[in-house]
Amino acid sequence: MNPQALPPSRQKILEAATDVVRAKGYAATTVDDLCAAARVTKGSFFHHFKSKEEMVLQAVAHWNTWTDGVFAAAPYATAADPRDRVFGYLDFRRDLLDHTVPQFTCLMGTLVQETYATHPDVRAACDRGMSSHVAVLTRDIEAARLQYAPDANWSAESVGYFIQAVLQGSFIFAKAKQDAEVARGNLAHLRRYLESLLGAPGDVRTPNSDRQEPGL
Amino acid sequence: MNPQALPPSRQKILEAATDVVRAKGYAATTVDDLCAAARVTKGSFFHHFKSKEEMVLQAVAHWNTWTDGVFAAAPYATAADPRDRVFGYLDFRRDLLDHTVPQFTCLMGTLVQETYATHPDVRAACDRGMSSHVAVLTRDIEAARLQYAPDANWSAESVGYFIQAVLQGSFIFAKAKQDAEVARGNLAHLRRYLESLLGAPGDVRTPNSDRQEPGL
DNA sequence: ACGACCATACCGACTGGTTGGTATGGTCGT
DNA sequence: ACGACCATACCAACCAGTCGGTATGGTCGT
Repeated sequence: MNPQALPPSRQKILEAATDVVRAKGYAATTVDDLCAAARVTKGSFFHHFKSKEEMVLQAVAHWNTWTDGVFAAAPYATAADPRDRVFGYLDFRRDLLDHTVPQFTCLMGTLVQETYATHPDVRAACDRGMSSHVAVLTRDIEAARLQYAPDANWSAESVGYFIQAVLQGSFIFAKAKQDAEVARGNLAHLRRYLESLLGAPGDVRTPNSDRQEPGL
Repeated sequence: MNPQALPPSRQKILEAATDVVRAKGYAATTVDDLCAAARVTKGSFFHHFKSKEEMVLQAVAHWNTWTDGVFAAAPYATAADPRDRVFGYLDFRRDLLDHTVPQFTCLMGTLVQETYATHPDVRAACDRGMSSHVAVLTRDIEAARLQYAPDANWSAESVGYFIQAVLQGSFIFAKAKQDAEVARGNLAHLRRYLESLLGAPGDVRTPNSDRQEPGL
């Protein structure tokens, strides 16, 4: 039918990998775990992927196209005002916290922690993936900055990374506490901070966006 | 001599564990890795610890007493003004970023990511450790709040967690990029935010610390 | 002072189960 | 009949943990 549809086994393996790896980590996830979760045999696994590592690299790619789609299709993405898109993104992430911990956490944040020193290709893939997500966010932040804080001494990109760091750090606490409450509190602080940089959505102009600060 | 000194092998294993686990993660670290790094034999390892997991629990405890000591002995800890202690903490963490990635990252943040779903005791130990570190920080934040932002509608504890989340998230980016620049930028944003909550160190009173915000 | 006794620390070969990966053969659409 | 896809059996390497044993030093009865 669809010529670019992945073979079903391949697809199922990649999807199972995002769930299992986020729950158990990369090293602790065995190929048999994956096969069981995807209801696929080992022969099928190694037919589609020449190694566990190659599979996880493709899982990262698969994850990125999937999340890109989710955020692109989210309601906030079509807001006319870039500042509304930035705050819409924050609210969207906040609402995601209503799901279970393994569902709202980030595959790449989990992966990179345990592979950065031992699996260079995985590390690089996570770096690229996270940075490109920041880049998407940065475009909206930059547009909002030009409109609402043109003299600001902070860069849109540094704010993009800051937002992602708060999210990643919040995931760690959500895992530690098995509860998203801390993450919600963190997103509230983050929102308050962005309001101090860009003004709250609806404000005509923004306050203290030009406080002195060494270059970011 | 010292009756409570740990046997040297035990000590060496715990210290090796903090380094090796932070670099490779828990699951990927083998007992043989640890023994090699600590220059100890396997027999010795299992003489002191009845399992790998029991060892890592003790490594977390060891880590916590060690870091508690480091922060308690840091110069900022004796500042009279609590707000100076809070900003001193931030600067101290920023300066730590001059070391290598495996040196400034957090054992518990690394551990909890990959064990939260599979090793409940490890997860709980990390939760306790991180929360108690937040509690120490929270005391200074609360004192500073009473003095500089008594009407604030944010809780000191939520700010303590926010600070830690920014740090943990920054570590993830430092690992992904093998570089601490993003982390430095994040700490600069974090400082700017805390200045908006408490006023900059030296200010007599603080500005917008009472903006409306749902309870944290 | 001295030997019997014992606790602690340490050693490294070994084991049984697990793991990533392979070999080989079957099925099914075209 | 051919290749993409999938299944089963299998393997060698590796892993956490075990076990029998040595070294050292302290205690205590005599």
